[in-house]
Order: sequence, then structure tokens, then C-alpha cells
Amino acid sequence: MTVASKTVSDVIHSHLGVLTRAEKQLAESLLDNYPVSGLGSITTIAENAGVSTPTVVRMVQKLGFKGYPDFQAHLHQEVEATISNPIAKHDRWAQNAPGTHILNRFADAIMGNLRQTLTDLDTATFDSVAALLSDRKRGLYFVGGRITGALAEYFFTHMQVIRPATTLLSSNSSSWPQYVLNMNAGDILIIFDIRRYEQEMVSLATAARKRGAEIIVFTDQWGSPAAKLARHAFRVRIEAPSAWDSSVVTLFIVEALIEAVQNSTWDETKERMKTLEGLFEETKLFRKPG
Amino acid sequence: MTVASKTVSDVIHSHLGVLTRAEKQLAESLLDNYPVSGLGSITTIAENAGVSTPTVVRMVQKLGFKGYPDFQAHLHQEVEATISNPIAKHDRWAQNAPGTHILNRFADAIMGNLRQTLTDLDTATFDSVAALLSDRKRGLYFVGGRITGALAEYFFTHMQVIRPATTLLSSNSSSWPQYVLNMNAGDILIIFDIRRYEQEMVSLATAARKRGAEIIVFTDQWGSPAAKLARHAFRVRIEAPSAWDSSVVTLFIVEALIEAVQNSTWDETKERMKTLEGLFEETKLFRKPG
DNA sequence: CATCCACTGAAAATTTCTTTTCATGACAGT
DNA sequence: ACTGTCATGAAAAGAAATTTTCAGTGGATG
Repeated sequence: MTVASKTVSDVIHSHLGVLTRAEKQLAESLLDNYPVSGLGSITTIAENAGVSTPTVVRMVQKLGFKGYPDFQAHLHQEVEATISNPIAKHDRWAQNAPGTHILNRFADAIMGNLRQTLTDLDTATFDSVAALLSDRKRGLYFVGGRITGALAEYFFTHMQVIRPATTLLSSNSSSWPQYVLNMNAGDILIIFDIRRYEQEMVSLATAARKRGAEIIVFTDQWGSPAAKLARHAFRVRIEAPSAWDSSVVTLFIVEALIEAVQNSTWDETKERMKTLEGLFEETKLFRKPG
Repeated sequence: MTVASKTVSDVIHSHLGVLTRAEKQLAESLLDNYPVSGLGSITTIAENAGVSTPTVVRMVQKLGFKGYPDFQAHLHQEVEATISNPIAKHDRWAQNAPGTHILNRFADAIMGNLRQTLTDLDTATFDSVAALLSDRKRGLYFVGGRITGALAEYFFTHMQVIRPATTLLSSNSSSWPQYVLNMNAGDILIIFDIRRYEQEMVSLATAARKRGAEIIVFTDQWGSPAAKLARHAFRVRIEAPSAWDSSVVTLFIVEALIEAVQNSTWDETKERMKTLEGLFEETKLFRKPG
């Protein structure tokens, strides 16, 4: 074992910040359909990524490999580690025809997004976020944009049941300052900001940071500018065979977080849910007496 | 396409009889830890097998490949196919999310839900619903419950951009009668109602039916009572390793519907989106003059 | 507006890989 | 023992791949 724990994918991610435009483009190409996309010759992958071969050499050296052959050797090791599972051997896709119906095309895309997102996602990040959200001393604030507002609302609705001190920011940005005013140091602002990034999100994040709030961002693979201000950011794949982006995988992570938080504070949550149940009953009685 | 569907492994096996000593030795070496052992250069695999490079060339040509690069290209394809296999995919996740990490368990559950839902779902139903929603003469009304309200909102937000005459019902059921009052025959009421079915939904659906509205229901596999009144119902699998139900697959169908509708009325939609774009710009100017 | 600097790819230089050629040796049949 | 056939690998030739060099580009800075 030479490299042991760190995968090439990890190395690429940890260097994303110091990569140049052409190099980022190459990195994207490599991570897309990773690790198979890195199997060919340097010429092939340069062509696939639409960059020159010198760019490839420069990047892999920047990543810490001796040269392209060294880089590829590591990749081969990883492929080996992935494939050596006996069940996976020789087994191939059952249905050859992906089908052209929109449902099938969507299913393909979402599976890809999910896979890619999970490959990129660090479980430590996930666990840290879950821990932060579980801390009842911290207030939670949720905010989303025009499209992502529904996701923020979904997240909020669940967290509201699980724990106290949760707030959903109106999608109308003019009311945000009032919310910021109420934030205390250690509170958490959860931002949903995808593609068409909304400029106001950065202002909001900046203001919240000044108040000492921690920021968690759900964004796409290209990254909202607000992500730079965030303690943790989830970069989710959102591509769909559609004019619109897909929020399915984002919702997936939200749901997993809900469960993680709920699970870590189950005893308290159970009590809350029982009480809530009682309140619903009472409300019903109010409405429909008899 | 020289070898087409047969795997390289198959080809080697079927040729074992006509291979010479050195070639058999090479074949053994290749099949051992297949297909990873064939990933390197001809020099590497020759060394590993303890034979000369000409032997490698001669064998792969005997197997029917044009040369070593051709042979290796086929091998790469197979590696790719193997890695794209769902089980192998899962193992890749497992690398990043070891053991029974919640992300893994969720991913498993969601894939199962998606598969099951697509199996149960009739594409004809989907297409019918898409056609109904594309009909601009029909008004659309969206409504959801406490949890599913966010899904209704998400659906509504998109459809509002795509076509006119869309309405989101407040989650407060006391205001519903007013909406029903406005419904015309042929209008469509889209109801989200899962588990803990809300009694009011049935009343709403009944009232809407009386006004001549068509009803479409998103529910779970057990079926909302409102589904009985519906023209079409989507029964989605919602099971998750959580105290909560999963809305991921429901959102998946919603997104697929959005695309289907958008696609069937693209010309008109394009115009609407352009206009909307302009309106957003104007709003920005209002907000931040200068 | 000039200057600098980092990025990038074309092309040359270098290295490595792939294929072909050819000499050697083993072996079977005569 | 002779001869022809085949298998095999060393080495040369040819083809690609990899790396290096270098000049052009564009954006940042004073």
C-alpha cells in the first residue's frame, strides 16, 4: 500500500482550488464517469476534456504525481480495488436498452447524479453538518431562492418538528435584515443556492457571518459564490435531460440529514412529536367539534 | 466492432485450445485478476506473465483483435461496463461512506423506491397526465399537506413559468372553498397526499369533482382515499430508513412531468420565459436603482 | 496605455510502447 | 542424423505517447 487512503478523486478535489480554468475543465472531465475516464492515454483524455496534453501533464504534476504514467498507475490501482469484488465481476447491465421515454432518461440522469454526488461527498462533512444541526443551542435559519425555496421549506418543516429554534426566511429578500438582526453567534444559516445564483445570497451570508453565524450551503457542482463564506458546502449534481435543473439529489441529502439529526437526538424528538401529535388533535377538535 | 457482445474473457476461453505454451501462460496471467491485469502496457503484461511482447501481440491477433491497442480498448469498455453496474456502483459509495452510514442506507432505499415505482408506473398514465397538464385551456390547481406542501409549491413554481392559469392553494384548508368556487369544468386539481392522509383532501376532491374538475393525485403505495376520486393517481414508494417518509421519488416524477409538459409546448414556453426574464430584470432595477 | 505575469496550446524533443523481423532451439517425422 | 515446422524472444524498426520548450494570448496592475 503506497497511497492507501487517499483516492485520486480525493486528491483532485483537494486541489480544485488551485487549478486553472483549463485544468478545472480537465478535472471535471475526469471526475465525470470516474475513474473510467482516466483509463486511456494522455492524448485521449486531453481530447475528451478539450484541453491540450501539456495541460494534462501540468495538472497531474500539480496534484503531486511524478507524471502521467504515475497518475495512471494510481488510477489503475483504484479500478482494481473497485472491481476486485467477486460479485461485480463479469456481471454487466441487465437491460441494454435504456429506453427513450422521458421517465427512463430521467431515471438514468438521476442515478448518475446520485452516484456522482455521493462519490464527491465527504461523509465527514455530512456528519459535521448533522452534528451542527443537532446542537439545540444553535438557532437554525433556512433560506432558498425562487426555485429552491420549496427545498428550504421542506427542510424547515421537518426540522421544526424535530427541534426548537428553527426559522424559515421569507423568500422576499427585503425582510432578511430583520432575521439577521436576531441571529446570535453560533446560529446556523442554511442556504439553498443553485445555478442562476442570487446575488442577495452573498449579502445575506456576509451579514450573517458578521453576526457570528455559521453557514451551510447547498449548491451545484459549480458552486454558489456564497459557498466561499460557508463552513460547509454540499455540491450536488443537478443535471437533468431538461431545461430545468434537478433537485432530486439535493432533496436526498436533505432527507438523509433530517434522519441523521433526528437519530442523534431521538429521545428529545420523540417527546416533541408526541406533544405535537396532541396539538394536532386539539386543533382538529377546535375545527370540527362533535 | 470486431468482437461485439462477447467479453474478452469469453474470447480467451474459447481460444484456449489453440494457444501455445507461452500464450497459455499469458492467458492465465490475464484471466487471473481479470480484467484489471490487462490495464497496463504491453510491456507490463508481458513481464507479469513472464513472456515476451511479441507473444502478446501474436496472441491478441490470434484472438481476433487487430493489435494490442484494439485488445485494450475492448478491455476498457468492459471495465467501464463493470463499474457502471449497480452493485459495483454501490461499492464505490461504500468506499466513501463505510459500513452502514446513513447515506448508504438512504441511497439503497431510494434506488429501491425508484425502481419499484417505475416498475409499477404505467407510462401511458404518465403521458396522459403530461397531456392534461399541457392543455392550456385547463386551469391548474396545486395543493399539498403539511409535509407535501413543499412539493406542491415546487411543482407550481415551475408550471407557473411554463404556462398560464396555475394556482397554488394555501396549505390552510379553510381558504379552499374560495378556490373551488373559481374552478371550471375541465380544470385540474393536483393533490399531494401521502401517509397520514388528511381528511380534508377528500372533501376538497369531492367538491372539485362536483365543479367538473379532473383530479390527479400523488400518493404512496397504500393510496390516499382521495385517489379514488382521481382521474389519474401516482402511487410512489416512499419508504426510507427513517422515521420520515421519503419524497425523493415523488419529486422525481414531478420533475419528469415538468419536462414533459415543457417539451410539448416548447415554443410558447420559450416566449414566456423570455418575458419573465425581462420582468426579473425590471424588478431588479426597481429594487436597486443605479 | 504600457507592462507584467500566468495560462495555454503548438510544435519539437524525448521517451516509451508496439510491431515486425529474424535467429535460435525444440521437436516430430523421415 | 537430417529436415521442415513451429514456438519463442532479442533486437530493430516504426508508431505513439509523454514531456519539454516556447511563443502567443489575455487579464491584472500600475
